[in-house]
Amino acid sequence: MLKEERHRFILNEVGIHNRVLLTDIASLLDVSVDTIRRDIKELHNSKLLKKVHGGAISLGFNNYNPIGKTVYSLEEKSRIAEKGISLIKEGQVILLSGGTTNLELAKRLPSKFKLTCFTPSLPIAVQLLTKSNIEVIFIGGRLSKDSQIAIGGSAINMLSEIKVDICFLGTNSIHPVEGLTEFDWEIVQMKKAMIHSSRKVVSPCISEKIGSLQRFKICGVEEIDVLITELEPWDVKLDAFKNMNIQLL
Amino acid sequence: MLKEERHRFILNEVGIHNRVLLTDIASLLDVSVDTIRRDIKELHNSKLLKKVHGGAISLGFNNYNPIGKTVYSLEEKSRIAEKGISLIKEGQVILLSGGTTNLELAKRLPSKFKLTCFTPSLPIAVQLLTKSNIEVIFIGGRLSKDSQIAIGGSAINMLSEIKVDICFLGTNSIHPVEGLTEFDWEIVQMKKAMIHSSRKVVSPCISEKIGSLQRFKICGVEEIDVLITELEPWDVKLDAFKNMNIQLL
DNA sequence: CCTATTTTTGCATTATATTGCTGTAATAAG
DNA sequence: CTTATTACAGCAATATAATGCAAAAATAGG
Repeated sequence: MLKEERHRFILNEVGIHNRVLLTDIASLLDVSVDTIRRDIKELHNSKLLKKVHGGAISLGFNNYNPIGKTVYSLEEKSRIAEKGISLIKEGQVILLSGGTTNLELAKRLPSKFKLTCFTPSLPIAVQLLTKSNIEVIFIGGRLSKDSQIAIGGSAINMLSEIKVDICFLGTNSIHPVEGLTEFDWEIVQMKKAMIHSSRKVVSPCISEKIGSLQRFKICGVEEIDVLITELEPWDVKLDAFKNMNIQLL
Repeated sequence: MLKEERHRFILNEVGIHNRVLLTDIASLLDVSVDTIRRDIKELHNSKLLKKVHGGAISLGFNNYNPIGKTVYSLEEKSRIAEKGISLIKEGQVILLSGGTTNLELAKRLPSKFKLTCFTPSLPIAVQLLTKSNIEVIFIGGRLSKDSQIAIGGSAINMLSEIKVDICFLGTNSIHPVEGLTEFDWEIVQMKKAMIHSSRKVVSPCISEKIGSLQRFKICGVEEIDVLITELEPWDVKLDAFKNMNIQLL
C-alpha cells in the first residue's frame, strides 16, 4: 500500500469520525503502528489534522479552542491580502472563495466605500457581517465540515445566476503546466462555477503552493488574470508564469 | 478516548450549560475524577474555561452579571430548547429559523443520531458545523446585519425547493387573535416561506412574547402546530390558545 | 537488466505521557 | 467546630513516543 493511499485513508477517517486511534488505523491497514505514527506526523506538519497522544484529531473547528490555528504565514498572507484589496474599486461586486488567505483579505476590506460581496465561506461571511459598508450575500448550500464552505448543486446553481467584477480564488495548488488543482472534488466544482461567474479572476497564493499538484483539476493557468504572491518578481519559481498572460503582483 | 476529545467535550458542555461538575463529566465519560480534574486544569491554564471548586464554569459567565436577566431567560430558553429537541426523531430533516432560542436548540441537538438541518442563520450554521452527525445546509441569500440571517428572493427561492419534517420558527410576537407578527418585512417573507416548506411548524416562544404584537403579520395562529413555552399549562396567558388546534408544551 | 542510492518500513530500546489509586491537606457547608 | 467533599502530590502500571538500526522496497543511472 502506498504512503499516499494511507494518508488519504487517514484523512478520510478523520473527516468522518473527527478522530482516529493510532492502533485502529494500524490494524485496519495492516501496517505497523510506527508507520502510521510517521504518517500522522507528516499530515500534522502539513496542517491537515492534529496529532495528539494516541492518535489524531480533526482540525475541525470547535468554537472554543483555537487549537493549532497558529497561522504560520500570517505575515505573508497579510501582505498578499493588502495587494488583493488594492485591486478593488468603489461599488464593485466581488466574490470570495474560502481559505485563510481570503479570510485575511475579508478582514482588511476597506470601510471607506460600499461593496457587495458574495461568498460561500462561513467564516468569511461572519467576518464581513461586522462591516457596515459591505453588503454580504451568502452562497447557500450543503456545508462542508472541514473547509466550512457551501458546496453542492444548490450552491453551484446560485453561482450560475451571478456575474461579479472580481473573484478572489483561494488556491491550494497552482502549477505552470497543470494549472489549478484541488484535493476535493466538490470544491473543484465550486471553484469552476466561481470562475465562470467572474469577469476577472485573482488568485492570492502563498509561494509554498506554487508548483504543487493535487488530484483534480480546476482550470488551466490561462483562466487566471492576476496571480498575487509574496515572492519577489525575479524569483525563479515565477519564471514559468512569465510568458503567460498573467499579471504578477 | 483521547485526551483532546475529552477537552472538546468539556468545553462543549461548558459552552452549553455555563458550568460543569467534575463528577458529572467523569461519569459521563467513564474516567476517573482525577483525569477530569487534570483536564480542567489544563483548559484553565489555556484560558478556555475557569476552574472552580468542584468543576468549571465558562469564562464569560461572571461577566454576565449576578442579578442577570440574561441568565434568567437563558435558563428558560434552555428548557424550551430541550422540549423542542424531544420532538425530533432520528434521520429527520429540520429547519431552524434564526433567534437565540433556536440557537440554544441548535447547541443541544443530540449527537446520537443523524440529522439534516437547514437554516438561514449564520450563528446557527456555525454552531451546527461542530457536530459531525448533522448535515448542515445553509439557505443562502443577502445577509441581514442585525438578525444575521439570509433574506431576500434568493433565500426564499431556495426555501421553495425544500420540504422538511419540522420547522422551528423563532417567534418575536404571538397573539391569539392576530397570530404571528414581525417588525421586519423581509423576515416576514422568510418566515412565510419557511412555514410553507414544512410539514410541521413548532414555535418555541418564551412567555414575554406571548400576546405581543408587531407591525407585519406572518400568519395566523392556526398555522402553528406546536407552541412551546416555559409557562405552566394552567397559566392564564395560554387560555386563549387552548381551544385552537395547537399542542402546548 | 543490473547495481548503487535513497526511501520506506518494522523492530528493539529507551524515554515520556497518561491514568487511576493512595493518603493527606484544603475547602465548603451546616 | 465538625463533617463531607474536593484538591493535590506522589507513585506505579500501562500506553504511547522517539530514536537508531537493519532489511526491504522503490528509484535512478548506466
